Amino acid sequence: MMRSDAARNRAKVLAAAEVVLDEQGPAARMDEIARRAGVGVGTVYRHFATKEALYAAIVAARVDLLLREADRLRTAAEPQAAFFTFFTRIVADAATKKALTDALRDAGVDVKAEQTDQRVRMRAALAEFLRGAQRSGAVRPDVDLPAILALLRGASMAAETGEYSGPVLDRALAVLFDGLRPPAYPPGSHRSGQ
Amino acid sequence: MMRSDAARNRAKVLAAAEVVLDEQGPAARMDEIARRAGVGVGTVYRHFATKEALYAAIVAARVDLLLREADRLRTAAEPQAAFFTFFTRIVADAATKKALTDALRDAGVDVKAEQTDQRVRMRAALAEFLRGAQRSGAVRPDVDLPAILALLRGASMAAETGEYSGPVLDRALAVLFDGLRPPAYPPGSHRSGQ
DNA sequence: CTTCAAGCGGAATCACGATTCCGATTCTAG
DNA sequence: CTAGAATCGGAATCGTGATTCCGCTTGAAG
Repeated sequence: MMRSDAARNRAKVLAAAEVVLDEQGPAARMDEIARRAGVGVGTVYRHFATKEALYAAIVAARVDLLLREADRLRTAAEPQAAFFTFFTRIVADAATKKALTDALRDAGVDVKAEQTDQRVRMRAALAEFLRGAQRSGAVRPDVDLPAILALLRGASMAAETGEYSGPVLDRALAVLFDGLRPPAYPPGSHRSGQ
Repeated sequence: MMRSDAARNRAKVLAAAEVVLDEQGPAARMDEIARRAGVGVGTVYRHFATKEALYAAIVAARVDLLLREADRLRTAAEPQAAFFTFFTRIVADAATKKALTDALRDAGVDVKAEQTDQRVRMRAALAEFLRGAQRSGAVRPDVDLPAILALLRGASMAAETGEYSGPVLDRALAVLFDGLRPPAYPPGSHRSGQ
């Protein structure tokens, strides 16, 4: 059993790291995290072998929250709404919590055991919601998961920069969602850009 | 007048830096750039006071290319096509040339004299093309420049990661462009995501 | 063909953070 | 209350790159 003070410190470090990470992104220094936690760097390292490990722990917790939200939506929401809600939720998260995107990054490559599992589940949830939305006619049937992932990635990264005020992001997302909806009436009016 | 060999070396450094930057992003090392240019680090520093200065030079050249393209489009293309073409062009550039996005970043904050000028011009070009596209009915009248900048930023960043194959990006962009077009027939069919 | 300032190469220096170490401090079992 | 293990704190160490320095080379003016 972990010594009570050790447990307390671990929590303090985790909390401080989350705050600092949100404020300064991955470039945050370990010293700073330790200072904010009211603890020595040594203590930080006792609990997390490396900076990367610390970040991984935080990100894992966040993704877990999102996956929990996915579970909730799976049962509580109508399929045509679940997709947009989940998408929005992820982007909103990115807007607040920097570096989350790094986790979503390549929702399917890399290694790292546990995280890979989360990526798979995240991707699965998105695939499921997308399918549901398409079946219920809320999303055009011709967009595939990879395209959605690219859009989600882009939206998250843009949101993460924090350079756009909330309303702007909302409007941008609205445009994007409109693009995902099936064309209103006549089917012939498409085209790309080029 | 600069000694001929110096001019030659400057060009070699610039070329090598561009390649290395595209391959490895901003994390590329000065040593590597010097090596590829077939030159010593000292020489790199003789021409560019700092790594940042070197990158700035490259980015400036690129943005200049884009601005030139904007001039071309301003006269050669119909207003309803110019917007989409320019948008696509920028994203395509980001897909190839990493770190370009850093330049587009905040198309309006920061300092750095010359670059600020470029930012202003870039933003002006986008504003102009957007206005033209909206007048000609190619883009919904209710999207504003900030929203466009956010979308462009997101698209560029996603493209820059290089994790999405060309076709996927094309499809994602197509969705986004569809969202920018005015609703087909009945005007009442909107909604956000929430 | 000299001369010598502009340029060159690349080893040495610096700066900055992550990570390690270890004597000093707590916990908590007994 | 006391010993011993588990934790601490934070100074010292390491590694990694950017940047500086300087003796050597080379272009080109006379």
